[in-house]
Amino acid sequence: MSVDHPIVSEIFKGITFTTEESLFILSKFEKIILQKGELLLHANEVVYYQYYVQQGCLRTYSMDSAGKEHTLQFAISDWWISDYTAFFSNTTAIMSIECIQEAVIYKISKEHMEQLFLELPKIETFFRKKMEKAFASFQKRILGTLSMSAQERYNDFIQTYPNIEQNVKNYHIASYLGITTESLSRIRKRIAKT
Amino acid sequence: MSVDHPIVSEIFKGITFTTEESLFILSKFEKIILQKGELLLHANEVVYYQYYVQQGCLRTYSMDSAGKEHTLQFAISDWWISDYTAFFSNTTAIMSIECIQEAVIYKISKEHMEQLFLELPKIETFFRKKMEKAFASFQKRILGTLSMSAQERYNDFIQTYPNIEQNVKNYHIASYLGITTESLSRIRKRIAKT
DNA sequence: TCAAAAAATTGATGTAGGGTAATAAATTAG
DNA sequence: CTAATTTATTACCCTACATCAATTTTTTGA
Repeated sequence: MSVDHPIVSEIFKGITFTTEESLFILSKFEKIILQKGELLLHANEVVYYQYYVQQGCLRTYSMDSAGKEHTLQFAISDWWISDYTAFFSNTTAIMSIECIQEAVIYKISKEHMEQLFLELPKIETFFRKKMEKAFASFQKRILGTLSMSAQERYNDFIQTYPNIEQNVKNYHIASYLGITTESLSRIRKRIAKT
Repeated sequence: MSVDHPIVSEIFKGITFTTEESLFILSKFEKIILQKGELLLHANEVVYYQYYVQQGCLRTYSMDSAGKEHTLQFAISDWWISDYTAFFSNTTAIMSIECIQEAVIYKISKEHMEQLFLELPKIETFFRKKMEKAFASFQKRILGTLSMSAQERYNDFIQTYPNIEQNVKNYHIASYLGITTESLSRIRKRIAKT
């Protein structure tokens, strides 16, 4: 038990570490406080870190050639966030990460992750399982965009992520759903009438 | 070197195994031959396996409430395929997998995978990296549906997957892009004029 | 607490892609 | 090699969502 470092057992909930292991893990992370509006990651920069969100709310978005923003993902308490495409392949980010609500973040570099994987295979297993879940939810999202109308996707979103809905602006939700704010507004009106 | 079991080094390209390891791995897989039109996996069944495609072409699709099919993914030589949401979480499939071109498949169960992971950590690493790539490509696809028109997505598809395009019908591509065959036909006509 | 800025709504109109149906082209099977 | 079937194309009209342009509502900060 490592009562000493509650953040480690918070991040890796479900895994038990010795005090030494816990200290070792802790040494690989760095804490960051972000204010609303600040960017955690800028498009076109090389991505060295992935980020554990302890508190607050962030979003990953990219800008298309027409200058329009598209929200790929939100992250609230206990979620991980990064530009994973860039992080995994050591390339530059195509996305930026913006803080939407004041946040407490723990970042870890790819090198430190690899060290953890080597020393503590259970951490690699932990991340593999995280990946599996994230993969499944992306798959669900793709199927959603293929088969559902904007209104259905909106309903699905607020049911699936009630905690996120409270934290974000409607125009963020619209850019996540792939519609305009105006369309979302009309959808909300239609739903309210029912 | 395990010249004895070329399929093992084909599946796990880049990893070196002893002959014992190679035999051990081989024992976990089972070969399947599929004819065009056959289903490898049926919606509503529990998913015990994931499948390595040595040859041929398959697609994962789901049926929406209106009875329309949506293609989530294609798989050709050297790709893995399954209903991963169901496979990872031990639930029933929402998707089916159909053979599009006569295929040679090697299947492995989740239990066997876990055994491999325990015995050979490098296999777990291999799959973690596969997941990372798949994750990144799904992310790219979501961004694509958010930011590109059907025509742009079609162009992107044929450029990114020229080997797949040759194997599949246009209506499969349409259901992958989230449009009707009629719309795809119009898009192709427009492109041909240029 | 109130002005300024940000966010959301509404209306009018435009457009990409959908639905239906008929036809043409390509593939398959006998 | 031809008939049957599957796949792709085209034409016509329709709908979901976009775009543009005002407002209105909510939030923010001095």
